[in-house]
Amino acid sequence: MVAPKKNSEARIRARNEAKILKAAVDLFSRKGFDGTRIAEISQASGLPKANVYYYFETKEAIYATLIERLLAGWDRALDHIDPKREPEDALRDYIRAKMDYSRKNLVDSRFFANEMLRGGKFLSRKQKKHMQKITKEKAAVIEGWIRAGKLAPVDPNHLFMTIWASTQFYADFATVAAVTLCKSRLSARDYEEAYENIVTLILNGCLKPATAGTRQVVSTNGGS
Amino acid sequence: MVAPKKNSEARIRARNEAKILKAAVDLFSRKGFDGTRIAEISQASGLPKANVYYYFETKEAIYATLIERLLAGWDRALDHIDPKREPEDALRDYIRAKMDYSRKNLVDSRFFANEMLRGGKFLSRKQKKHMQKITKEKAAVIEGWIRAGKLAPVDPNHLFMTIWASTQFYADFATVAAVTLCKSRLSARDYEEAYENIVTLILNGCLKPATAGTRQVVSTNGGS
DNA sequence: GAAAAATCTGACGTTTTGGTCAGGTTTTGC
DNA sequence: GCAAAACCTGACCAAAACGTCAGATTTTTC
Repeated sequence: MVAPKKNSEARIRARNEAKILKAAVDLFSRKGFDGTRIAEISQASGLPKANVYYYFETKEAIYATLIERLLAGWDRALDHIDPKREPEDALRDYIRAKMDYSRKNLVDSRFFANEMLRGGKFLSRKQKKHMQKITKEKAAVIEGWIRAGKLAPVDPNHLFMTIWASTQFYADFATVAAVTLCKSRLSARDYEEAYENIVTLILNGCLKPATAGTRQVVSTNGGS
Repeated sequence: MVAPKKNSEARIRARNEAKILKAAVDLFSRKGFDGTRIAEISQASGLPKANVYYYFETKEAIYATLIERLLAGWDRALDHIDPKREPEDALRDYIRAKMDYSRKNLVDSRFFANEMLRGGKFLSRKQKKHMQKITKEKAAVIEGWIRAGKLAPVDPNHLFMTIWASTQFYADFATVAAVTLCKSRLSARDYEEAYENIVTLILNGCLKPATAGTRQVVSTNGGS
């Protein structure tokens, strides 16, 4: 009313767009693009419908913004796959990063899943090319490790996909996971056990026994 | 017109319900429950809308029928997990069965995924209990193998989930898989390679080296 | 502190949606 | 071959959906 609170310059827009996007991603993640009504987004965001239209032209615009934002984080986790590292550590950290993302960003993970089920029609050719490029680069790193005799000769692409699949599962299919584990909801502990299981399987599955000493069940750094 | 074609007794109903369900599962699998319009189902099935309503009370009724049908097949593949078998063969066959299902029933697989993303609200308590019971039984088989020293001490539930996740991935996230493999669509060969990769990882990951002879990359029964 | 720019919003118009219904046609039972 | 049952369907409704807009309010700029 009196103090305009300096620095609130373009803040209103930022804040309201954020409100809308947050409400939207949650709805999209559960009901998909076609199943989500603008009125629902409006209600969930606390803004009147006409105001939603003030910030976004159409439902597509909201969706596209979210896709863009999501893909921006696609490669970050893959940074762990670094040729200078040892494959065991790199893979362990990568799986950890993916798993953490699944747990902390349930909604985004499901949003992505929903878009894939739709056939990824909203992914632009450019975005696909980008994913492809990043994956190819990292596949080359894996192949380097294989040539160096540090990894068993697995197909890097399928290895990645198995990692993506098994980490994402706990976010997207949380219902199945909960039923399977006889819980009403997954706890942090459940995620931890899931992580350890995946690491064990993957590392045992593709790690060449360093020299000839350690093998069999790879331990997951202490008890925790 | 003339010959009533004996045995067409209740056939009309069966045929038309099938048409509707087929169209419906395809739409639900891509657009989810809320995103699918009855008019779309009607159009895709070739039956007028009013006729769809003649066979099914509501959209929910169609959806519920599909869920029921889907769950009926849930346990069948798990038959492979048989205590009388050797874990290596059993797991191999189970993964194969799951993978085949994913490839041959893309639509059903995605329909299920969509329902899970929705939070599985349509699964009745009874259906959940059933899934739980079957899984528990099979988990006990795995534990038996572990006690017998035939498997490394993995958590059976997480083992199952990793299998489910990695096989389903190729159906639900086919777009990602295609982009990753630089193809426009997945071929039978791609599925085969995916299968081999998963088997290798899983079996290496949890199989105890039989006596002390064979180990390292488990071969997947010949070249093919 | 006033004009300009940005933000807000109730009310409205059009189209789509889930669902109904009265009355038609075809199939079946006998 | 005919009555009953099963099946089919165009036309119709009320509610909901998307999107618009003119004008009100607030914030910024100078």
